[in-house]
Amino acid sequence: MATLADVARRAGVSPATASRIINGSPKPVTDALRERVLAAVAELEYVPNAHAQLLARSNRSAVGVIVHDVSDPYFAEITRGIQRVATEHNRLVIICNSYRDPGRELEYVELLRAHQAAAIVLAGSGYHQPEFTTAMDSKLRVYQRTGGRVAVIGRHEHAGDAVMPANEVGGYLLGNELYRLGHRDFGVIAGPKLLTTTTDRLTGLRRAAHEHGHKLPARRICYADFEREGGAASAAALLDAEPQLTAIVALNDTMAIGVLALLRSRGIAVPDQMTVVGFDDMPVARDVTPALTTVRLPLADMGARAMELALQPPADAEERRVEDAGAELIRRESSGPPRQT
Amino acid sequence: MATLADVARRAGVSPATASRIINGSPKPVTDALRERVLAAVAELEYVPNAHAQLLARSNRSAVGVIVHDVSDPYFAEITRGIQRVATEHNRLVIICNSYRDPGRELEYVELLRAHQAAAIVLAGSGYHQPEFTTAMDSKLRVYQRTGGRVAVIGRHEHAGDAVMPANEVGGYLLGNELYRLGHRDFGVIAGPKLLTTTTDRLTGLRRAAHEHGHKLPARRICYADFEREGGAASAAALLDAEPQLTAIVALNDTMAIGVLALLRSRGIAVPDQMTVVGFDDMPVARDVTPALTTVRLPLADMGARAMELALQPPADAEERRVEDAGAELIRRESSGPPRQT
DNA sequence: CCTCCTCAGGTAAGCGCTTTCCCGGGCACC
DNA sequence: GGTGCCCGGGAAAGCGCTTACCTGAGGAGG
Repeated sequence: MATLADVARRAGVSPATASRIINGSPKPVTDALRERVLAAVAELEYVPNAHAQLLARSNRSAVGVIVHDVSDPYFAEITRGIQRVATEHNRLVIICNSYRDPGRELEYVELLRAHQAAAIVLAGSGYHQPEFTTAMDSKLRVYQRTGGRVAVIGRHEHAGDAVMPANEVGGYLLGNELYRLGHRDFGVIAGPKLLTTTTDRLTGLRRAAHEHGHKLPARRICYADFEREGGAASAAALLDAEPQLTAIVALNDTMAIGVLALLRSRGIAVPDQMTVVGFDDMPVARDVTPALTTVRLPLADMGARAMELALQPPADAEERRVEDAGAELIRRESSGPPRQT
Repeated sequence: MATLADVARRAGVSPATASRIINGSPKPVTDALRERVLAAVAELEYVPNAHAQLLARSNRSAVGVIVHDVSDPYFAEITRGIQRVATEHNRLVIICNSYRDPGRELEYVELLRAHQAAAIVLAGSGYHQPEFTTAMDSKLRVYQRTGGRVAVIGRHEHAGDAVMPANEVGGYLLGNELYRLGHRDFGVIAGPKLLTTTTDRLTGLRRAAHEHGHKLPARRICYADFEREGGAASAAALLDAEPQLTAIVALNDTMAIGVLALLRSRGIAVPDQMTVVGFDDMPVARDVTPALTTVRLPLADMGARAMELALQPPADAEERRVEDAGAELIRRESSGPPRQT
């Protein structure tokens, strides 16, 4: 691997001059030298060692993103927004998948700190695990104390600026819609109990129930894993235990699709015999049959805003900025009035 | 930011000793010192500067991946396989999205070289653009000459080990199936003309036609952009121009879904009046209605194998390893015999 | 009791780059 | 013709870490 010294030697100049030419430093350099150096760079196929540069300059330029899993469309969408903004600002993005493992998230914060990341965007649901939350909190604080910027998506519990997805509002919109349509008996397929996303969405649903003078009985709530098969299995369990249900709320689209598959296999027509609604408005939601009624979250936008917050200098006061992202009910074909029994 | 020197000073030892303790070097150290150093690390919230370590150790540990776009399910799946293997080998993965911009791909190779990446996995279709292919080739060769490992997915045109998706075979399987069902007049919605993936899949389709004594007339091939809307628009154009078609082949599932949407909007029943087949077997393929007949590529597996090749030492002879990945026809509900006219 | 070996620990030389500071030559001006 | 300045270019000091090599003390063996 050719080094700057090699280039300088070959061009017959000092490393200082070579460095200045290669990096376009403001210091003026004769054209003759410039050409010789650039020629040497080309001949030696020289590429500066990024680590050495980062060490010498000691300025931080990369940014880190910690998500559950980029392959998941939900995070893919968020990441797309993050990437866009980062690229605009000429920042390299380091993506870390935690696969919903809190321990791994902590490790990644450390790793990003070690790599001198200028900012960390932490996306994905928080965990109802006080010891983890505390640990994460202190790690993030340490990171900020050493000059790092933090923006979280969701995770109101942590330090740093935040973009808040409208999980509670979304749940409310969904519940409201069901009551409006006339449903009284509906089951809920929630995500993992441990995730704040799950509980936030449930809270919204409960608020809607409450406003309509109802409650969500615990026996009509199933906790699954946000995956298609989990949705299908929970729907089966729910239907067997509570035959009078007229609607099923899945707290994300992936599970809702599992629900649709199960209903199809049982020959239950949607929405005539059963209403199904999802959450997130993943792209596939409109392509399944019947197209899914769901709640849209501006995911890419949320990612972009989080990245923007993270790239801005910290708020003047020691205060954190919190931006709320909206939620929008998308009515499609999977919802309708309850069947006549 | 605390440095190793700070830790050493605080623990009252030399930086060398501190370094040895922190990195668990084989050199024996007294327990008393070890404890003092670890205490200092904790108190100062010390994290070693990864760049300085990389510089000093001058061993390469990160690996790079260049894909079109991780948010795309196709690449998400490949990336998942890559990540799994990389994580097993304790490698940090740097993901780069080229967004199908050849120039950006070249830049990323440079960037990964600058970051001392030990290996690069280049995934995603090649381009029918000789000048780009040459440029990429020479960049990759330079990278390999300086000790980097390269594995490509697709892209038989480049140096380095390769995992080849069965695009040609997949196209053949699809064509064969249509002829078997009795179709003679089918349209093809291909991807961008510039991509080798497109042409490879078309070649397979042509081979099937040829074996059955037919040809694929150019007027029945539409080139779109591999996106849903492109698929829908092309289907509309195709139907208008060639009303006698009984089947449409979309060269990826995303476009096939667009086709389904268009047919639904025109009230054309699938598969009774029109057969539709896709390519890739994305997860959504089974959840659309009718479920999509398509070709499955073992994407995650291909990613994993590419990463494994890239992490192995280079082949003994100056020879490149090429592994062929399989393709499998998945029959679902969107295909059937042609309508009776 | 002296020598030699062992071994914990320290010293210092880099890794490849940036950047401050310094040097020397040429120019303008008096 | 001398003085002072400006300006292109180089020397060298780090950036934070690793590691080969050295040192000095203690123990074993003669």
